[in-house]
Amino acid sequence: MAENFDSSRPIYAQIVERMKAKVLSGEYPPGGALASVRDLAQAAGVNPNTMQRALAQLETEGLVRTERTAGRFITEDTALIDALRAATAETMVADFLEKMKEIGYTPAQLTALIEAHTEGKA
Amino acid sequence: MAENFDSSRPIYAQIVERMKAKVLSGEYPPGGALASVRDLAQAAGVNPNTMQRALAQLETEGLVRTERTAGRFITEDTALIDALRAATAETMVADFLEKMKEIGYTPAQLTALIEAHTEGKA
Amino acid sequence: MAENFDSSRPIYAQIVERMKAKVLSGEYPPGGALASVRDLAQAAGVNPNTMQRALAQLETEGLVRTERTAGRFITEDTALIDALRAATAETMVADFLEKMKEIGYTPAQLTALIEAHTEGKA
Amino acid sequence: MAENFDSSRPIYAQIVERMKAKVLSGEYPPGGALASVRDLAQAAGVNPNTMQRALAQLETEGLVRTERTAGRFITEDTALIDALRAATAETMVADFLEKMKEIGYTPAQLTALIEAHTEGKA
DNA sequence: GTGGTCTAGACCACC
DNA sequence: GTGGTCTAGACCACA
Repeated sequence: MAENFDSSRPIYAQIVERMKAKVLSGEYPPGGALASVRDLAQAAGVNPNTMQRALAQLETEGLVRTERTAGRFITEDTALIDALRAATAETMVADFLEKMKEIGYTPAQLTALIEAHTEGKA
Repeated sequence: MAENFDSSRPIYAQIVERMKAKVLSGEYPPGGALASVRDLAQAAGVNPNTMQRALAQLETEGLVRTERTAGRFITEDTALIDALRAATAETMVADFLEKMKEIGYTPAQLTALIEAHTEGKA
Repeated sequence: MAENFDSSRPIYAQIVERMKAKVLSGEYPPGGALASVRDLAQAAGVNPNTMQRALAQLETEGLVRTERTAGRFITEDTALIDALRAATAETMVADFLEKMKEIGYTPAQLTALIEAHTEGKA
Repeated sequence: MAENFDSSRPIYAQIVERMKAKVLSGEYPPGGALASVRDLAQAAGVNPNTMQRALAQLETEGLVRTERTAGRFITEDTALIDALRAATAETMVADFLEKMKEIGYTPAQLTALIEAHTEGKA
């Protein structure tokens, strides 16, 4: 059940990114319990230390709370989650527009491209 | 005159990215001459070896051509440039939409966000 | 009625610390009776085993005495209490001054800081 | 040359604390270079991974900057250092006064104790 | 059972 | 040479 990781970036960082997305999207509901480090590590096909590192980072960001012997839980602070989702989206949009502009795309061309994609999946 | 680099990613890769963007946007016109490795390195504030590596990669991708005695030139193959720009844009758009979807944004919300950004700068 | 505990330190140790402070300050008077382990645990919002461990340590230090049938009592040895309070204060002051010195505060600066605090609350 | 560590607290946390104190006191001057991870680890008598963890934390706090292949450097942001020193001192003083109050010391008694100490060393 | 820490050692990219 | 990452495995305290 090992997940796919891009070897050009640290595995722990990719795990952080994916788990963060799950929290922001609600797939991991606020207050919900996480599986144990060992289980999560096995599910992802990585060493428990690697998974622990990812979880530690999520904790420093406030998305995850650790209870010494009971396990880890998603934060119940929905305001934090919402704020982070908005900030993340904002950054992504700004970066995306910036990069597209750098390779010579105008906003009009962009809109066309995006519509082509979203309609294709609709 | 040293540029800003993100220390979490290889410098040479960041240079490749920036130069590639300049070619794709036309800021570096097809067939145009590039400055010497030494000058480019000094301008970017990096080790010449690092700049050399970046240029080598651009050459591998066909965007830059080396002429033994005359120096380096941007490719004149505008078809290649256009194809690469389209492919790059395609990948960026797909990745962007995928990531936004992962954190729970619907296409409609996305459109609104993007419009807010492009209008704000227009 | 669960108290607040710092999850980075053992809960039982934090309970010991707080109860010890109450004995040293006289909030728990010498010879006074303690509530049952179960009640204390419930009041603190911890597992009875955890409270038991805290009380055992207090007993080891001589601050608490257990009478088989009647329950637990604060020691009546006021000399012990006074000595412990003095020793604790001594250690705290020494540690505090040492730490402040390590981050570059002179005794004079210290005095000013402390006065600012005590006056502010006075 | 192994340093002394308190086995009741994580070694990496104690290293963080000591290095932070050295930065705040100026023993590690702003902009100064740090020894390599391996050397620092050897000097402290710990595993390089442990030292790296401590340095990583100092970096997240902004006190240390890492340059990919050149090594680590103390931040040159003296404003940050000063602010952190003031904040640290503030916290220490508040905690200290709070704890002393909890074990029954009045501000007056405190002042006497501190003066006894500082005079003793003067 | 849980999370946390530490060691040892290997491998890698970068410059 | 530098820092960074990952694995493997052990040990511990806590509840």
